Amino acid sequence: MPISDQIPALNREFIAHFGEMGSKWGINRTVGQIYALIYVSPQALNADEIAEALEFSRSNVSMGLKELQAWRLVRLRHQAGDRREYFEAPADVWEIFRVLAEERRRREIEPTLSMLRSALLETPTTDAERHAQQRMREMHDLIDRLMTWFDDVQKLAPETAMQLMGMGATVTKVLEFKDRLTGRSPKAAGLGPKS
Amino acid sequence: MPISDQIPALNREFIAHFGEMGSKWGINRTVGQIYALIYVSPQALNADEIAEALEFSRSNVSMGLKELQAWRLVRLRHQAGDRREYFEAPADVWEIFRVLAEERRRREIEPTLSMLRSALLETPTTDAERHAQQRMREMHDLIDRLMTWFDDVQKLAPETAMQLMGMGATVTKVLEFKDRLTGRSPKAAGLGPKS
DNA sequence: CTGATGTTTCAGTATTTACTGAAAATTCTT
DNA sequence: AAGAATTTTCAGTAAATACTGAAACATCAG
Repeated sequence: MPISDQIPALNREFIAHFGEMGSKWGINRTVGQIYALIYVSPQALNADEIAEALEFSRSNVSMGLKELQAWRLVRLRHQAGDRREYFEAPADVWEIFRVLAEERRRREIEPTLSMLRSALLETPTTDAERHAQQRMREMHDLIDRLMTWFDDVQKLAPETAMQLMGMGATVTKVLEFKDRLTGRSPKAAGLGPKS
Repeated sequence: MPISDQIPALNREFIAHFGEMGSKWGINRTVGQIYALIYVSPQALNADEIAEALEFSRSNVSMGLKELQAWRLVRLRHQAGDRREYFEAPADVWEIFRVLAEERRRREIEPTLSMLRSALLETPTTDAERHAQQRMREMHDLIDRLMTWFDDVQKLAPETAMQLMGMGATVTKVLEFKDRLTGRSPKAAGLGPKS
């Protein structure tokens, strides 16, 4: 029974959207749809159910699930008295975000960071190389800073992190408090002398 | 004259890496290499110089530059007494990050947010739809929150934002100050009543 | 151990995406 | 306006990626 016959209209749109966005997100269309289907499903699904609902070949579903597991976006679960493997998405969206961010970092950022690190160890011999290395250092330092900071936020419990988000527009105010406490004026933060 | 003859070894590695990562970042190999070349170049480059250095066809470079301009990662500049268009990357890495984040948001997040918004306006008719809609709401709310918060950080001047990053591990401490000032206990933050 | 059930691999094919060269369009100079 | 310099478009081709069906592999029950 194809997707259009058993999946509610609301879910269908969601699944189709994830399929279309897939390529922009660095996963392919079918993987995106499989994830979307699992994400909105009230219970865990097995590979055959997915293949039938989405009208994909069984092997395509198998590969898609393998990729989603590599991304740690779905988790495997067994049901009593059933040999088949069932898949579900974590219930906590914050955890999903955290995992996604971690994986993207590992795949899309760390390799670049390590390439930059080794480039910075080289001794430049020409002006061109000196300039290039300086640019690489700037890129490295920014990424490194962002990652360190992100690590810290990521270590927070979900509620605390959510609270940090929830602070919204007050973020500058918080900085002012921090400035006050460390004895700096907000405008000269990080530059001026302690007063 | 091909890349290997005129580009220093240091730069070559950088360019090659950007080519390889390109696909993971949602741009293609040649676009990645063109950007890398421009990024480390001490002066603005024209399309012919790029095509020659990287050994790409002139039309490929033209398309690549068009895409980089659409991403706002390179800017066009004219040199006195020369009709050709020269391209350069912004000097400030923080600005590069800001632009990149903005574009990714616009392309990869906003469409989903708006799909979710319209899905949340529907009235679910079955239990399945009700559950799915609830999941969509959770996703929507998280993304919305992250975006609002990111907006706020993005509005900060580079130094202030950098300072926020630099705070690193002190982020929880800042939250405690905020709690103190708003009269909440850290543990019950966002949930308990004001005391 | 054997057969039943379920999952993965993989070679071949289809589809999508990237790249090129040639032609068209645009912009500037005289 | 003619012509030179430069950029863009686009149809065709090449390359990469995704998808399928069939076969191999694995696991479990009896």
